[in-house]
Amino acid sequence: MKKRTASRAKKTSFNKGQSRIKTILEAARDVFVDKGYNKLTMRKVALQAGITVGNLNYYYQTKEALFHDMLDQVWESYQCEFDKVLETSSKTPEERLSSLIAYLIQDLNTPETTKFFPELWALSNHDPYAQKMMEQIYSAERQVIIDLIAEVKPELDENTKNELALYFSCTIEGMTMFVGSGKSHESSLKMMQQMACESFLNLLHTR
Amino acid sequence: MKKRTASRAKKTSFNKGQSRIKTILEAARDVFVDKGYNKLTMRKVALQAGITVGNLNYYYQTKEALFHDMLDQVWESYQCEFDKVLETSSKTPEERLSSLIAYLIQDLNTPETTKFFPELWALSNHDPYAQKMMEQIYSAERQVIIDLIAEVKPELDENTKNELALYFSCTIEGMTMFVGSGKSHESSLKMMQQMACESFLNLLHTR
Amino acid sequence: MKKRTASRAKKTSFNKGQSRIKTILEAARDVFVDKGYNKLTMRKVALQAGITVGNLNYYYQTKEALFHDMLDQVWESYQCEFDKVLETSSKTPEERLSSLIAYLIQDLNTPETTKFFPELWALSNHDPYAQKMMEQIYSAERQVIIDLIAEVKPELDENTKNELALYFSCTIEGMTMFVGSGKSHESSLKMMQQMACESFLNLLHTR
Amino acid sequence: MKKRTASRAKKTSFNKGQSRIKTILEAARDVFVDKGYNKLTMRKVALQAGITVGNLNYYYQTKEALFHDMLDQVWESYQCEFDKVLETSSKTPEERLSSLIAYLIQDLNTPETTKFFPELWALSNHDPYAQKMMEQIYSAERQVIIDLIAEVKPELDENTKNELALYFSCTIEGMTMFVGSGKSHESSLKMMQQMACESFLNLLHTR
DNA sequence: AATGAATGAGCGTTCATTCAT
DNA sequence: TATGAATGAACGCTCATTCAT
Repeated sequence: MKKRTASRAKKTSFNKGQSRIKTILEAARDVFVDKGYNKLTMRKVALQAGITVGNLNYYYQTKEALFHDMLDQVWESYQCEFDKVLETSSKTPEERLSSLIAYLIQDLNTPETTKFFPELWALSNHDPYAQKMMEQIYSAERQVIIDLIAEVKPELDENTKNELALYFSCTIEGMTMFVGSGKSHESSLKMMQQMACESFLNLLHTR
Repeated sequence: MKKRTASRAKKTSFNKGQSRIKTILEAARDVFVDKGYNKLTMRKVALQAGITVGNLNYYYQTKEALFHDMLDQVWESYQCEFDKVLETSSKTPEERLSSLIAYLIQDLNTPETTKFFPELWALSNHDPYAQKMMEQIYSAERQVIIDLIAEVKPELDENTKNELALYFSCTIEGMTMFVGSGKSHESSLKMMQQMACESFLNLLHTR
Repeated sequence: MKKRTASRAKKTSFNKGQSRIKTILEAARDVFVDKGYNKLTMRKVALQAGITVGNLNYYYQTKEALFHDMLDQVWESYQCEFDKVLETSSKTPEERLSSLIAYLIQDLNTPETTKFFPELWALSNHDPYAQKMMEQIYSAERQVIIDLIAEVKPELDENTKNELALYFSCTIEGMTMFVGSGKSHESSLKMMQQMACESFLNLLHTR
Repeated sequence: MKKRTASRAKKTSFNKGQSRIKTILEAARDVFVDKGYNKLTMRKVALQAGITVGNLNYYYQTKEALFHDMLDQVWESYQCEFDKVLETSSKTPEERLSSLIAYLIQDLNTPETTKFFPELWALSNHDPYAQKMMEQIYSAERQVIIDLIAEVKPELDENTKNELALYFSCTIEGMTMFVGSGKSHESSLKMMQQMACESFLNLLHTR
């Protein structure tokens, strides 16, 4: 799979510029996760990145460009993760499905993910690009699930696999606000994971 | 259950003032849902309500007071809805659980709810009051689920009921971003509802 | 001496209105002394007077009118005080001059006076009416001093008496910021009074 | 004596920024003297300085920081003046005391001083920083007077010198509102100066 | 590449004032 | 007389963006 993100940053052929862009995008993500999109300001990003506002605007002429590039970067990192999951071919298909669920739930429990996605969901209702990124990420997530479903039950038709994957995804993502990092029911995380596994396999076997 | 929300608005016992406050809170909700908290400004609310900024500030001295009152109002309306559900005593317990699921999923598919809650989730990571409202609303939602679970399986211990209710809630709320109003998988709404019912009852009966 | 202050308040023939105006003017003075002209707002005066802003504006259409009436009231009360001082005919002229000095210095040490006059001095540089009131009050004060000087040394020409009175007034008023109520050199108040008496009598006798 | 005022302005080592800050502080002082603290607004200062509000806020993030820096600047200029007076070692001690009085009275007669100090006195009753500046300036002024008193009469105890200096200061500062620039008794300025000299020396020699 | 300086729009809020009842 | 409601201007301040160097 080719991975080329169209950078909105100032075209630069120097290493310094490239690493600066990396610094900026990380700073942007940090602020976004920490303070939310509301308080994602060019000033804060510049401060976090240790550069001046003027210089930040040299690399990213608009806040929108910066934000979209930051989303791209997150998308890329999830692409990587999902690729890794697909490549691991250990154990039985059921075990691999359980492993995926475990991975997703553990990820959703990290402070970054717990804060990042609700922010993205909210934004996707107003910003078409955020919406697009959301669809990309979840489409990729579902593809992984679909592949695993196909291994468990190859005979299911496409539509059923899609719907099962969508249902699984809803259940897991919905846990973010309740058992995510720092959330009031964080202690029920493992039980949720167990219920999800049980419930998913059951749904799968009754189709 | 006593339900009296302490209004942060200008104290007024006149009809004009009362209906203005209602208009304002509706306007605030409209802007919040339409544009997100980001763009919920006093000026936009005033415009939406058809009044001047000065007049808006006459009723709500601070944006925070207005916002919190708006959240309270939404909370109240959900309290009402949940009470109604608890009072309807038709059919079998299983049917009533299915009805609740149907209600929740239909609600999540309305344009307001689809946009309102992700905004609230995102906000709750940064604003303590939003966090409090979220916990209130979902605590009430889970209580309704718990009560219905208790009707279906009275012998379950409290902890199990709580965890089942939490799991159900995660699954349903997680649908918002995928099959909510205008979302790309809206067409799978009914199938999601069906899967949820089947899955929930199965989990219930295997405890 | 005729004392009729041209009231800028709503003309009213009812006792209720008259007493309300009194309440308002007292409230205005309290706020002025407490918070300074900077923070003398119609809202604060209304609150202090226990009425609504609307009603305050019924009595005083403009803040300026209210403020000027308040100044008039203070002016009247000083007229009264000075009249009293002139009427007391006890002791020797020197003793009476010392008494006046004592009175002025004690007055300047009251919390109200300590705060009122600097506010008036500052204002008089920008508000012609404040300037006029200042001149009236100090002209009256100097007249009292002049009269006492005339008793001590009737042979002095008018000009010399005026200048002596002006000098005395400068010295005494200048104490406000240093030995007024709550000021850092308040403890030197008596010594200042003593120096003033000694100095004034000396100047008087060497003319 | 080390004299370094901690600037609250944007840190800058460029000439442009430095001169801008100077312009801003002068503009602030002009507005303060011209219109009073009441009307010292960021907009008016920006207008007076010939820059935009945004740019003013670039240098001074808050009005308070600007105002305090402006007060510091005035304090510094008085420190300079007082130092100069202390360094001039001409004539007899009595003549130097007379010179100081002449300087102070002439200064009080300048339009800026006539308006600046009453504003500061009024403010000091409500603003702690204004109070602090007032105490600094007058403490320095009294020190100069004390030093000259000590030259004239070295045998006086500290307390007496302090009280004499305080008394002199009251007398002189009190002239501001009466013989300051544009005041109604400005024509008596010289006579006041003469009386002050005579009176002060007399008090001094009778201790 | 990077800085400091500058702009102009918009924000939440306060205020004097007006008006209908 | 008195109230609550409403207006519009101004306030201090923040922000994305631009520009000269």
